[in-house]
Amino acid sequence: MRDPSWFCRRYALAACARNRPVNQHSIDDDSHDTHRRADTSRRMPYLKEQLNSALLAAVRHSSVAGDGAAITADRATFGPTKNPAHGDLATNAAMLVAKPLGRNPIEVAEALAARLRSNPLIENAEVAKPGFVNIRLSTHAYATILQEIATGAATYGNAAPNSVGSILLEFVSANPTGPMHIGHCRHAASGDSLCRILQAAGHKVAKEFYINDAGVQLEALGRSFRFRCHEAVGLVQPGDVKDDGEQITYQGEAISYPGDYLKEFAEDFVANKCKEEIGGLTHAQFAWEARNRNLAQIVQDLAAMGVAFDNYVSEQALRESGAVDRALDALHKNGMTYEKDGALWLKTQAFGDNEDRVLRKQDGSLTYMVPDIAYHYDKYQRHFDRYINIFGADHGGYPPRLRAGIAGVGEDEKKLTVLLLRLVFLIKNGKRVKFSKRAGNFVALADVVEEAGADATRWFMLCRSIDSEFEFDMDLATQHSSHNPVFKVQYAHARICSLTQKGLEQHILPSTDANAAAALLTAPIEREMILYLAQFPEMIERSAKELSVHNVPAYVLGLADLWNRYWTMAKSDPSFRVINPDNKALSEARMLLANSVRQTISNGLTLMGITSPQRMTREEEEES
RNA sequence: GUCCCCGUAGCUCAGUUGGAUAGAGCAACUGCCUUCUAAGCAGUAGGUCACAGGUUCGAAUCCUGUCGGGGAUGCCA
Repeated sequence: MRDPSWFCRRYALAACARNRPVNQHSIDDDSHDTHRRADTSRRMPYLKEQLNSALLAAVRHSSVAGDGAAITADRATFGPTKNPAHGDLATNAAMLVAKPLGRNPIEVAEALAARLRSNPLIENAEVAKPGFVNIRLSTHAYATILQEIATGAATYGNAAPNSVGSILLEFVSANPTGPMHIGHCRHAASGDSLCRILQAAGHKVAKEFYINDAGVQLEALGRSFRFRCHEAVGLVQPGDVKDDGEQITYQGEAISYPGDYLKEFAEDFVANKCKEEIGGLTHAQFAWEARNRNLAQIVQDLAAMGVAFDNYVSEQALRESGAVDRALDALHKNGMTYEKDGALWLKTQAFGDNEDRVLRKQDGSLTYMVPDIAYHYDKYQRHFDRYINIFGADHGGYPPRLRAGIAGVGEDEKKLTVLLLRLVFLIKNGKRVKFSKRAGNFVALADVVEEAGADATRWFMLCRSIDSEFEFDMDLATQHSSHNPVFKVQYAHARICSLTQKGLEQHILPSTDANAAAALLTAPIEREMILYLAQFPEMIERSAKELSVHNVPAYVLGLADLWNRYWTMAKSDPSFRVINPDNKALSEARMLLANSVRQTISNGLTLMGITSPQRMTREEEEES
């Protein structure tokens, strides 16, 4: 039995269930400085960064642009081309600078191209119609990409650890009043993956779960659990219980949480206790017992999908520490409050709210906002550079109030970013599954994970932009033997592992000479793949910047597609086989490419918290 | 009423912060397993990017307006 105080300890470090990268720091250490550390030099810039620097230099130094080139580093970049005729990469930089300079874009492009041609990474640079500069990369550039992946291995695509800024990421924070549902599932997958992405992008991130274990909600939980325990030991008298179909009451008290899970907890709880012992317990004791059991279940469910938090912060503990009073004092001191109609108000209108909000009601009790402000005050006192919260979209009215509260206690509310995650619907047998809490037929997170598996669940939860609702298709997610994107990607990975094994047997190892290998990897599909691999770091960077998670599955699926296409080409044309006994040098070069693809797929899956299996067999088909 | 999000293939959704011929998955149709894993691949079909204006070399993307869907606007949490 778990120590009930376990969750009450603030900042208790949770056991980490799975391969969580980078984040080895302790929250309480003194290293969360607010300035950037200049240790990005520990890593060579990725190819694309080198090219973009060269482009920026060309823009700055070419005489056409002059000193005052009105262009930022962000905008002068190379992007992929859709049409192979346009080369490997293209930039629109000339068109961007031509306008403010009043110059002809073609002329500017010519000047840029001339300068870029001297770069050893660039084979050729050409100017196209409106003012594009299309470049073709040198063999050396391709070698550079392969070398970056071989050197970086599991860290390929990552920025230098802890090189950017620290972030406190709060998500899920499910109420400890019952099991988590499918909506929490999306929150858990998105938050955990966002954490991995931010870490990969060089941030120091702590994942935090806020436990709403105080106030009226907990009291309601206590009443419900008390009823179930009384029921379990036979303390319920006839006439104590009323059920009108809408609402159950026990001894005149509403039972807000009628779900079966409390019955199960109650039976377990009373097992070794006598009737008198149960009858002597207070509401608060029942509440805390139920809270601990619900929380343990939540942690267990999260663990089943591979999600663990660095900190669990208890609202109750926060209240006991006096944090709520301190927050209120700070709000008063900063003149953010006023009395009206017998209540205490917070000036939230300055932060986009329609009207000011009440902090303390006429009856003297506090609204839920106050502890939340206190909690964020507490967060800020831990001195992170940024604070990110993932809330459900139904909390859309909340961020302005929170901002007002944060500013009100004297902190910088601009450091807070709130992501509103939209709803998820479960599709089963082609139809939306409706759920209602009252009927108890809501879709439990644990059931989804059990049925679809953690990998497939996470994949689908991540593959949509957080601003859009999406339908989780259980019929598709559980298809192990058909066209299921997550298995397709894992399959590509497993295939390469199998190939690597085959290579070992025949003494074909990945080439260690990237330049020699790149010179042999000249087929269009091979070049396309290497180019695609080079986009991995920028994909991470962009995802971190936009705080989005759905680019990762899209990227990794695209890579798997490329590999599968390459693989199948060898069916009709054996010269495309990786292992070619007649040409050891080519075999080793292709093995290097194969390993680069495998590594990058694996790194991408890791960002999603999805496993990269070494083997996949079709035996599962026989189960059904 | 005000604010936010969404509207793109039959369905679910991407679209790299304004770029060249708008994509993926699923569903449909046609092919491909003697040889490194067919959970794969190739091909076909599928579109007035809700609508109307505007900004410019160039708009699915930015601005304005309209229509449609969802959410937020409690002295609830």
